[in-house]
Amino acid sequence: MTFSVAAATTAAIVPPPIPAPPTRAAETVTGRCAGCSARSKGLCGALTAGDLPDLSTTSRPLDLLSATPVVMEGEEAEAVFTVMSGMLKLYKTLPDGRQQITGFATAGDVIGLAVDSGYAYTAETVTASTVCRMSRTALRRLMERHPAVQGRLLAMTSVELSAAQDQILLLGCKTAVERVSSFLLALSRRSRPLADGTPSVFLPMPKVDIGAYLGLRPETLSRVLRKLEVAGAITRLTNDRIRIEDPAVLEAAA
Amino acid sequence: MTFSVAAATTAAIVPPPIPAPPTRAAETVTGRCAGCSARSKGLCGALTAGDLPDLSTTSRPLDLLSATPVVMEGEEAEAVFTVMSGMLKLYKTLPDGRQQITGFATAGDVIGLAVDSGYAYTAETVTASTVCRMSRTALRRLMERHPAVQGRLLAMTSVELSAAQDQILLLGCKTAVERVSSFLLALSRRSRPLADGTPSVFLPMPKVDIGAYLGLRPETLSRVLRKLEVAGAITRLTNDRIRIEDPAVLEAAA
DNA sequence: CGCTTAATTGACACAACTCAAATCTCGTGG
DNA sequence: CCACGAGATTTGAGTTGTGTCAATTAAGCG
Repeated sequence: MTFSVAAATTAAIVPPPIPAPPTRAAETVTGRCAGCSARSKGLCGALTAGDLPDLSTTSRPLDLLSATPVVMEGEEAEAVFTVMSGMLKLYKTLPDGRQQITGFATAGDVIGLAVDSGYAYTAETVTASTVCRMSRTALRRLMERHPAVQGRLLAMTSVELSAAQDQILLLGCKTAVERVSSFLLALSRRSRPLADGTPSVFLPMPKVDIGAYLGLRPETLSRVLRKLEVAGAITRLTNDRIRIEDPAVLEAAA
Repeated sequence: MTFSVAAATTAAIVPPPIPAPPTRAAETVTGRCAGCSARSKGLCGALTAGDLPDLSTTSRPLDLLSATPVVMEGEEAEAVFTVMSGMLKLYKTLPDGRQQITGFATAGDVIGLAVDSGYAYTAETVTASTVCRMSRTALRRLMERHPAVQGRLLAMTSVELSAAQDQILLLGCKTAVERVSSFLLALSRRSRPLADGTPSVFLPMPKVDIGAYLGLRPETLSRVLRKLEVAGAITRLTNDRIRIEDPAVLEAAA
């Protein structure tokens, strides 16, 4: 799972997140989760309304500013996080500092699932974001009580694996133009067209991050985007929005 | 599990640790699976001896020559295969014929798990191999009857995902020398040392395949191996076996 | 509105690729 | 058991797509 649209540049408050608010009468038992924007996605989508109390009592939402680390590669994996809004980048770092972004996470994506005790990657917000924290033990308990959660986890992991293998193909075989074209096409499939119906993509992350995702330097990315623009395939609307003028050209290049 | 840099331990998020291997061979009722070399690995490792009849009746072993395709990318995914012996390469192909090997499968690895109805990659033997076929519906039934199988599947998929992300790091960031060094080290961790105790790796696949896995041309791979040999890090024993003379040099290069 | 950071552009370098030829491997048949 | 031939591997020479370095321009923010 990866990119998508997202929004706010608005700042949010980091420090002390409010614990579960006291609940009200009728709807109370379902708690905060009932109205969550990611309610039907990720892990939570595997649960029925009646199960929501299990979620509400074991998870806690967090508002995060941009550039805030959520999990750190190698650190003890004590919790998983479901993205409710915003966007995060997931990356691995080599000893000498080189970084490879393995994906971008958006609403519904789950971050921090670990094979062993340590996180496999660092996750950091690229825009102000809201994530929902659940301890690993709570997740384990949730899986035991609700087998569907395990199935959902398997489904999500399988999709991620498939995406990772696509990325391996991209990084192992494709040229710079092909990588960028593939990236823009993949994004455009997940985002809504403009008012006039032409497809467009929103790129809230800095160019250097897109480059780090595609295995390219920002300079190379910049040159490729210019080339695609000259070729009439795209138009740069703003720094963070691109209109796809001719998907066919991109398809041909990807 | 395709081999890659991280031969991680058991999943922590995921319940099922490795059950003890079957103790007695006297259970004829369990049929062919009881003596299988992959009995304790892959999916089968999630089952206890008493469950083996379920396996024996729904799976079927196949002996394959080298260069035999087992599943084809995009084809309807009707079955999964557990590798019992030998080695297979898994790869994706671009429209113009470029191929990227996403992994090599050896004993215990499961091939053909698909997110949607089509296989995500082509799998082809690189040596004569034996695989065990199980239809998708049989697998589904097995999962229903034995929840541990689903857990095992999740664990295996998670390990694969982690390996895929390591490969993304390798392809996105590393130089040719770093790629080859990482590859040799990862292999050496999984293979037994020579009689005299020095670590060595066995490379039954052609060099062009190793290159296709590392995102390198065979010529480049050849030159890198020569450089590592001159540097005293390795020795070419035969065409398909390399002795690691100095792991530290490889570590430094990886 | 000024300052800091991000993005772009240009000039150049180099790691890896391409093309081509030589050499090695290994299975096969005599 | 050895010679043969097809394919694999290695080596060489030259090319090129990206990376690197540096300077300029644009964008975001207080």
